[in-house]
Amino acid sequence: MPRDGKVLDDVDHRLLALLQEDSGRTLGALGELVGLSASAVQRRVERYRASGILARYVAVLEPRRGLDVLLAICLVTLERESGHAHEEFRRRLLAAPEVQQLYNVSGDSDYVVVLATTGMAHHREVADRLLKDAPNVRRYSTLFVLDPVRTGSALPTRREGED
Amino acid sequence: MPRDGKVLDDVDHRLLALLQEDSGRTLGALGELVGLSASAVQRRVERYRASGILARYVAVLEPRRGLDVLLAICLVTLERESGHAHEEFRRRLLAAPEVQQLYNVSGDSDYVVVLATTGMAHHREVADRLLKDAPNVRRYSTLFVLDPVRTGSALPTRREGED
DNA sequence: TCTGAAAGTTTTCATCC
DNA sequence: GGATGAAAACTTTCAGA
Repeated sequence: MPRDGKVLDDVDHRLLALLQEDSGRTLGALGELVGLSASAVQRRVERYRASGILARYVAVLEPRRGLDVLLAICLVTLERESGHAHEEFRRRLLAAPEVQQLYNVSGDSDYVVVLATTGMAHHREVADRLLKDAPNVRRYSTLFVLDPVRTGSALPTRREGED
Repeated sequence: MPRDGKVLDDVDHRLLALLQEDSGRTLGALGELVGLSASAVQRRVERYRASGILARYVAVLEPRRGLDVLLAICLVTLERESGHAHEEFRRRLLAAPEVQQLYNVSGDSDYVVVLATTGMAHHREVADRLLKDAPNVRRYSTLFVLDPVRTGSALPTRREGED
């Protein structure tokens, strides 16, 4: 029995997938897609927000359309000695808007950082400040993105084909 | 001189940043934040959509709230011989909803793949199918995400502090 | 060409069954 | 879960700078 009270049913999974794909649809349009009235959809969406699984809505920009965007993925290993290395590192990177994504990972590296900048000059400035000329960073390597084949932050709410 | 005709001014940059941060605000609220009327904001937003830099709006789910989500970052190197290796690889990975992000990168690896699954069983099934028991993949390594410190897909429209 | 405001339309919200 | 009316938001139009 789930401690949150309610479980997500098939319609919930479909609604959450639709909302993650395009939140511009009206409640009525969503209702038609899942076979419910607009009122029923509204109630469910409100439940997602109240329970916290739906955090917010955001606009997605198209990198290829006119915007100069350089994406880079950095694998970072911190110093092992310093006790507050992780804390300092996270605080510093979270303060930079160019840090699009930041993951603490298992394995040889401690963090994977995705940097989104407006070009190589911008990238170097940010990378130097955050990683090269920075405390607590033992080493890092950079993979430049040649083609962002797919981007996004959609999460699965269930295993594919499961109900 | 920009070939698209129009350049983004300071207000455009601020609006795009606000929309990427939270698109749930009303046109009037956005207007107050940038010092314009709702009509003026609406016109600008419509322009972003028409020009294609604003692709769509999406819902962002909160991984920590009740949802079982396992994120993993895979670094993939393809076989060099096969001529259509990249093509086949991209097509196969793009067909999987668990492939949250897919980047063609420079360096030792050819691709960085972010897999979002509902747990280790799900992850293994997907990773085995897409990478292990798959053609054209020479080798790959997996970094499991211990903590998604920051996620998102916000892009900079200008260098910080620039106008 | 861009702005702000008003009118008209659609969507959302709250309460009903 | 569905339906209804009220409130709010969005869209369009218009006149001024």
